[in-house]
Amino acid sequence: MTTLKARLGGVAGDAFAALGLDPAHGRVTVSDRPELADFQCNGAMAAAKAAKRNPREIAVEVAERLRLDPAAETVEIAGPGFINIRASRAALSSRANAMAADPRAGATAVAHPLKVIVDYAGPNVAKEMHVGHLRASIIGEAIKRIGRFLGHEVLGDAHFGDWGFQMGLLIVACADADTALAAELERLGERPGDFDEAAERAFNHRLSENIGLTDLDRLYPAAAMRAKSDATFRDRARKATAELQAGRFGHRLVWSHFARITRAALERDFHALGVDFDLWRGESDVDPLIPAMVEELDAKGLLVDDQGARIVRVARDDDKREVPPLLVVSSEGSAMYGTTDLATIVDRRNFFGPGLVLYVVDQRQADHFETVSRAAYLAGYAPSGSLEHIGFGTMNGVDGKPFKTREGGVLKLRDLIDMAEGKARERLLEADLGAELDPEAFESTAHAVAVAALKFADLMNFRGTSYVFDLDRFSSFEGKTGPYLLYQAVRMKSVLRKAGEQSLAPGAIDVGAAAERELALLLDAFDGALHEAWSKRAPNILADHAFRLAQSFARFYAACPILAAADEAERGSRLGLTALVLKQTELALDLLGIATAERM
RNA sequence: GCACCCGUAGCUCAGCUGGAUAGAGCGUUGCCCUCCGAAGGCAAAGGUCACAGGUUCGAAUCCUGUCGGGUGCGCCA
Repeated sequence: MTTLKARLGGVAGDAFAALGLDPAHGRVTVSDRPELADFQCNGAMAAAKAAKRNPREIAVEVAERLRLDPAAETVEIAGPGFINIRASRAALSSRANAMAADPRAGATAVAHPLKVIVDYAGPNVAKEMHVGHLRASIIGEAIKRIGRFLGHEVLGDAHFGDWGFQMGLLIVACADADTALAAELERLGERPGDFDEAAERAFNHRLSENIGLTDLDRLYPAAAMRAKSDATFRDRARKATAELQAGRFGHRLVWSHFARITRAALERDFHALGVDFDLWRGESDVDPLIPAMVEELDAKGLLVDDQGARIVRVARDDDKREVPPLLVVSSEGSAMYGTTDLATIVDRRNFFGPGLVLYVVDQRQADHFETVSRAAYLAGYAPSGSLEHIGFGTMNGVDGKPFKTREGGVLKLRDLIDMAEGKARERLLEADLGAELDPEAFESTAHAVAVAALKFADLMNFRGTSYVFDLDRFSSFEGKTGPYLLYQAVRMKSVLRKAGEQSLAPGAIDVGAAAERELALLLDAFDGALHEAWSKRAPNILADHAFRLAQSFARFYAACPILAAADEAERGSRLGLTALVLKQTELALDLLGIATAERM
């Protein structure tokens, strides 16, 4: 199955090749002058420039070839050498019918699937997720789904932050808050490798009884704050961290309790947002790989002593800026942020061997990823160019500064979702939907609307730029919003449901009316949008397609009676078109991680 | 100081592998419900694409510089 655009582009490319010119000039695009044409090819001008020939003459030759394709109804040359193509009714209809019969709604798969890891969200033990995690989750999830749908073998990894100084801090904080626990911790630590199972069970039981998520949420921020000013406390936390990493038994038990309860809660929250990971590889999983990795780096001559630390220099002579070295071992002898990241690359090579790793992380960490990637390439841990940092901008408040709560603190993700759901309920009640839906359906619709509002608002903008968070605007049913898309999908479902009730079946699609043509052309562009969204790692391209499709459907809906069509063939055609639009809309939304509702 | 990103309609943003008249949404103004969900559709007004040069038949797009905003720059992650 090939798109009309690709088919015409192929013909034009052959024509250029036949003239001894680069077939790439044959690229056909959707016309930006719809009143003149459906598609256009601008390659004649560029080819003429390269070959020092007359663009108009080249265009004439190419147009001649295009006219032989029955998919082209008219082919005209305008201006210096624009080739304008109008598609034939038969070609549009046959393409629409092919898409209607295709479970992929007209989307092709990639020719060469890659093994891909998408590393996103990066939640941490005991640190509540905040708005910053939202963008990473939303964008990462969309990229993962798009890549997978295109045929790549994709694993989404939460890259769980379950290791390091924060864990020591938390252990000390818990011990301080519970002296009995502290004593147990001491006792279990004295006999590493020689404990009794009863003691372990009792200890774990004590942990589950006494330390829950709310305790961690309370203890961690306080401990982090205290460590900044209280040197003694900080040293104790450092020591606890070292003991944990050395494998001290009690510390391990406390730590795995932290990790377990945090992860369970996180998975629940993520799932509610339509975000699900294939892997929860933690930093702790790769920690054991570090000593051998350090040795190997040393053996390869990459490790250099510098100011008491051991580093890998990654700067190159042609660098325009100073690229900092990778700090592998700190002057205190501990592993750093970059060390763990490098070990993670080793780990991934060992168990999966990805040809591509996408790090969906805040743009501000660009330098860090550049350093780590270079070190990995130097060490031969990853194929050159296979590590990509997919940076994104910040979510700002209406004042243009990073989003904060009224009190000036960082907004928790949970609170943000609650706000969005509250707003969605408000909007649904305004439309008198509270009475129509039973309470359960009402809640689930409110949730779907809230998630659609948040996700679409994020994904409609290019990831690299920051955007202003304005819940009122995002939650509106009017304009370029998630709820608008849901509304259009609901209207499609409603028509199809009514048709079903009257036993009216979709039939062969015949693209006749202007609004139908517009829809058919847009449906054809889905494949292109999808592949471009993937290659640029830019879900906004797909989001834009989904919006334009919904908009185009709304025009069609207003202009063309469906159930009240002129005759049975026309009604069947329009029902078929509606079903196809719904299929592609729901698919596109699903790839963006947005679920539709049945009624709203 | 150096580097990176950004500056497009009143507002929020697309467009940036150079192409014809720069798009969308909101807001403003005016139309359209005896027809499938008007939470909709149609139309109008609104732009020196920050500024100045350059390359090109052609620049919002590429290059250089200036101004303005954001971010980063080894022992936190």
